Amino acid sequence: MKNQPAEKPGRGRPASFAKDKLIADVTELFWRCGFHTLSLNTIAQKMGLKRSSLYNTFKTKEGLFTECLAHYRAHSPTKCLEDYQAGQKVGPLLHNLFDDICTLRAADPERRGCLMTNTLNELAGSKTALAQTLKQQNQARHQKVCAIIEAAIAQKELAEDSDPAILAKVILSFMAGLNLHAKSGCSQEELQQMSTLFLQAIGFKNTAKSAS
Amino acid sequence: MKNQPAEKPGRGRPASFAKDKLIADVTELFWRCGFHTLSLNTIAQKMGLKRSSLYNTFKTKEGLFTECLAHYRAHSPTKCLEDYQAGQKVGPLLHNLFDDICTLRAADPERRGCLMTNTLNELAGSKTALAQTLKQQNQARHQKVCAIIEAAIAQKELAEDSDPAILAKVILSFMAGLNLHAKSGCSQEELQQMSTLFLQAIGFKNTAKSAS
DNA sequence: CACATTTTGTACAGATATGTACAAAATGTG
DNA sequence: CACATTTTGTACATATCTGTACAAAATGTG
Repeated sequence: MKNQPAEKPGRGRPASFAKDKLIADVTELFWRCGFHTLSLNTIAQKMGLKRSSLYNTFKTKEGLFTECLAHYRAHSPTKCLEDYQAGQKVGPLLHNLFDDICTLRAADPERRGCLMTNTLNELAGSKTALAQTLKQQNQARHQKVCAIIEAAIAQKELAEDSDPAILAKVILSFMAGLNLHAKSGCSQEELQQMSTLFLQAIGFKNTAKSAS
Repeated sequence: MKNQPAEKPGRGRPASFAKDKLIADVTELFWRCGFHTLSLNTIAQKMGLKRSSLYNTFKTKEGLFTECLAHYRAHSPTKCLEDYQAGQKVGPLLHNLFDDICTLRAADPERRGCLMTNTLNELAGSKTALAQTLKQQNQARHQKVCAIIEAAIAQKELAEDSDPAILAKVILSFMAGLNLHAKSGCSQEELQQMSTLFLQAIGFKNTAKSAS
């Protein structure tokens, strides 16, 4: 009715929504309600359209959620892990990363935590394709953190006898727990004190913060 | 039909199940499937009885789950936190606790993680009475860990400038993440290496393990 | 304007959920 | 045995879910 599709003209009847904006909006809903709890009925209602439009565009509920998850990942604070470049200092990177997480999670008035962590927790026991995808993405992230820790060791930021694989898992474990605490209503100050204490404990001294 | 109620004779028709055993069995189901995913229909089927019996005994689904949660807590490895007594050494306590968690979680062939953490994650965004209860129990546990950390400081196991409240949250965060990692399929060895590394990092050296 | 194409709106199919109502069955008691 | 009491089994009410089928509406194109 009112949304501008903002896409190429196309041949048939134009869609009443812009796909990108729809995905962004639906991501917020999934983030708030979780995968199972949020129904396509509710989505269609809140977005002002019919279920058939969603099925027509995304085929299934998992299809829609998969696109939302991709959108979330592209805007997640942990994107800096994927963008890591050789030679970059790891300590400041992690301090900035956790700083961002704390700020974002506390700034969310609904305290939704992290969508990926939430969904992984919700679907870890399931054997659906979506659950498989999530586990793979999580494992890929562990690989990335692992490589970053190895770089930190090579750059003498960490002791040589550190175990990169285990330390990476410890970091991701704490990160998951931090997100859960954010859901439970911790203040930003508490979250940041937790992060600082943790990073110092595992050997990353609190260096001067550099913007971004 | 075949179950022995094992309760006092009572006046009317005897129940076909023993309530305690039923709760223990249903706890396993909730643990496997989660609160929302597991329906009373499925429960009744797998337990070999009718839904009406469950409603008659527990009033609502939340009522049944609440009793299951109490049963779970009473048998959780974190019960040692509630049983803490003044003077007890905190380092060995935590090392044993995390040891137990790793052993239990890895021994579970279904990798269900921790029922409390799972459910807290599932219901944190909800405003139901059950969600409230869970948050309160979680906060109570934080208070308990906080007191234990204070004891550790008083006993010189930790430095005097440690912040008990924050350190307690860091420990519980890592613990939550550890349980999530157990769900994702970490081996027992990895889980234990993670725990050892974490506890040493926050200042609890690996002392000789004492049974229980 | 006629036509192909795409989205939309509506209806239906098939399953499932929680909760309630009530007769039938199974016990202890007087 | 008659009765109160409790559980059980069945049926019902109400609501929800995902997914599909298909006509009606809205566009670009020849």
